[in-house]
Amino acid sequence: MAQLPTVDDVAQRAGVSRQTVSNVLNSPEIVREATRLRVEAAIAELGYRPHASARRLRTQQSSTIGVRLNPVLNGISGSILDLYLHALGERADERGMRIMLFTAHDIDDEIRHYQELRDGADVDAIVVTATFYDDPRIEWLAAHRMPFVAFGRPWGRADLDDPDRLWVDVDGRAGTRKATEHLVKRGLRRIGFLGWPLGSGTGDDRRAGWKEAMVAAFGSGEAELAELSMETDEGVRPGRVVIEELLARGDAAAAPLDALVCASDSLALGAMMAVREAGLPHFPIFGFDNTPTAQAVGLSSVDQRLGDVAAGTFELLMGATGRRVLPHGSGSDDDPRHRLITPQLVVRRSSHLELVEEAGGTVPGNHDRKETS
Amino acid sequence: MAQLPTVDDVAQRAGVSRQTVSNVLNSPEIVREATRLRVEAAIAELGYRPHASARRLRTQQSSTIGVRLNPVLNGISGSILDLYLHALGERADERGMRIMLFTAHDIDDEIRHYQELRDGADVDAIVVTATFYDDPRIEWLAAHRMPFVAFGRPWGRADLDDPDRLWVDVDGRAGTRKATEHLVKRGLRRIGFLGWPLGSGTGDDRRAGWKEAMVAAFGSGEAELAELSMETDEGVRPGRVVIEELLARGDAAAAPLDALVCASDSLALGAMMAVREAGLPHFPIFGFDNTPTAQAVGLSSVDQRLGDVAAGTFELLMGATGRRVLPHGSGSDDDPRHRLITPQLVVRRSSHLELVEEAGGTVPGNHDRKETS
DNA sequence: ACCGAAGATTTGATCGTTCAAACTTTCGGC
DNA sequence: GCCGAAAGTTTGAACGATCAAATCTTCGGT
Repeated sequence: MAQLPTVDDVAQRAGVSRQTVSNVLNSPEIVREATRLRVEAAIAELGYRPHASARRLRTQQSSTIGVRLNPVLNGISGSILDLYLHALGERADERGMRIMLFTAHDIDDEIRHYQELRDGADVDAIVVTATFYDDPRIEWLAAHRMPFVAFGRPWGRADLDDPDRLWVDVDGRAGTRKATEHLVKRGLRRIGFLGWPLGSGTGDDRRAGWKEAMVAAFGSGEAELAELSMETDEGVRPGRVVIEELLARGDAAAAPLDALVCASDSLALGAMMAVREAGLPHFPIFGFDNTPTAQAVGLSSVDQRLGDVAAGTFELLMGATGRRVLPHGSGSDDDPRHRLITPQLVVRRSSHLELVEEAGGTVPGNHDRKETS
Repeated sequence: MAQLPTVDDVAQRAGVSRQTVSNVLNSPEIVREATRLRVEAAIAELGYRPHASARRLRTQQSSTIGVRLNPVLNGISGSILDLYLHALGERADERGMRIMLFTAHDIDDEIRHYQELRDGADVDAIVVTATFYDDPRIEWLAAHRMPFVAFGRPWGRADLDDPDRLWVDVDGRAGTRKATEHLVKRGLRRIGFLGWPLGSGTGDDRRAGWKEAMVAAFGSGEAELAELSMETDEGVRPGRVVIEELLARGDAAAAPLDALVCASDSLALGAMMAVREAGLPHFPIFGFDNTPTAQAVGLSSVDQRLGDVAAGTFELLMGATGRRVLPHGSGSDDDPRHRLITPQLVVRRSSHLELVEEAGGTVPGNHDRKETS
């Protein structure tokens, strides 16, 4: 394999010194135009590219951020990390950053990796995903003054505004509210909510959005809300079971539902299977996350706008346009330490009554519609 | 942020020289035991870790492999890359390697990234996924003598054994054959196959497995096979449409099916939805890929054993136990340049007749069963 | 024509590690 | 107790880039 050219090769070719070549690359504005052009020509001719490791050694910056690839926990929603990662990759590219992936078996193992990546100067910052109540990872990163951004609010903590904890998150409440309002606008009245047991920040937040919309639209009281609200564990099967049982109870005690908003696509998919097998193919259902599966089966959902989340992640880490990671604990007061992204409805056949007729017929391509905020 | 300790710090602490510390790390067997223990103690006390970039600069090895994170193309099967990535991460960890992720908009963009990663000495090797007929990426990598492994055979080329093209793949034919045999053993006779249009290497391979099993079991002739074989594009919707139309034709021309083997979980999911809505909840169906979605909805499938695929990837790249990437075109003759992994059946409710009764009732947890090869 | 300041370019040192060669110690054999 | 080989350790150089300071140019003002 032919040796790769170095700054010295370029310098010799262009008849200048090492440093001038370096300047052309890093601060072209201080180099005289004529010289710059000559150097750029030499760079092009030789196909020169700076040696990443050499640069990192000298500048003490890896220009790399670390992200853990979580094992796919629940069947469907796992893939949102995928989409986020992809968006992160694109933003990283724009800023001359790279993404280093690692896997861990549990939280302690994840922290061990942080330590390794930090001590080896492998990464400049960490992106933490799937945060939870009193997350020890956040504590560790803050304690070790390692730059990081969390995807997910520090739920249950009063430190939402702690300047040392940067976070990006999706406004789940706004998402379920929008979904509910959409159904209200379609003339539906008894709109149920299928979510997770109380206590998860994200789950409670999503339930709150539905509640808000119901109160605003119909002035629903606690009793009615309780009747319309269901809880179960995450997953397709649990969602399906809940709805099957609901339908089995028939017209007895429970008043019938007109539509359903769910806390996840998994639950929604379960519900969808239940209502379809019960012979109600047009029952309107909203999922949450806009996973590939939702798209595949034509399930209306709430899109998290992961592109915006990724952009927010880099803004927090590197400033609006910066090319280097800001040190931990910096950041001016006028720049908030977090980003809350408003999600977007994606209306598909599962809730879009007019389109339902097409469902069984010919395939009209992808009829997804995005509602503008 | 306190300065990280360096070899010199450790050396001073242990009363030895730089190089001895380096030796303790890289070739401990040449260091006297007493010295080694002293140095190891110093390392532990200071919490020293070698600076990754410095090491990479000196050794001219990045100890990093690059993988493109493909945009999630089709709804469901996209997530197999996820599982593969995760498995790669674990194997990488064992070998002291890291994984660098990048995104690209198309094949040319992907090659541009290869070039960048190569010229910047960012990665030692590339893992290419989702290979296709006459893949230009493979050509580029081979031409530039860049070490790489492809996940996917070089379909349609006569160079399956070209020593310069390393590949790992899953024996799809064996997978569909197993699935078909499983159904045969259950006493089913008219087992259909739902796959993609002819011409895709992977798709043809999977169809061949089904065909083999049918011929072996029943001596099926071309006419019968043609009758039982269906083709459509990848996706949930196409799969569903095909089966809906089949069911709509009713008892007319087409003889009924007893069971179905599909080329992907997406197709299988579509088929599953169609038969269920047609009131045939117990119709046996096999998917392929064992995606999280299949698991979530209880669809029997063929597991690609991505852990083994990942292990094979590293074996080809670095040898059985090596800690560095082998140069392009090396590798002894007795070590084959590829790995063909035999997949594994995962039998779930969708094909497991005895369990079907449970389907509508209480939730018995995850009853997946792996068949031993 | 000279001076000083600003602009442009070059030189020497350095980041933290490992390689290669030089040097020192250990140890078996006579 | 001496010698030579083997084992163990140290020293100087290098990997390829950038930083900091030094040097050389340009140019306006008097």
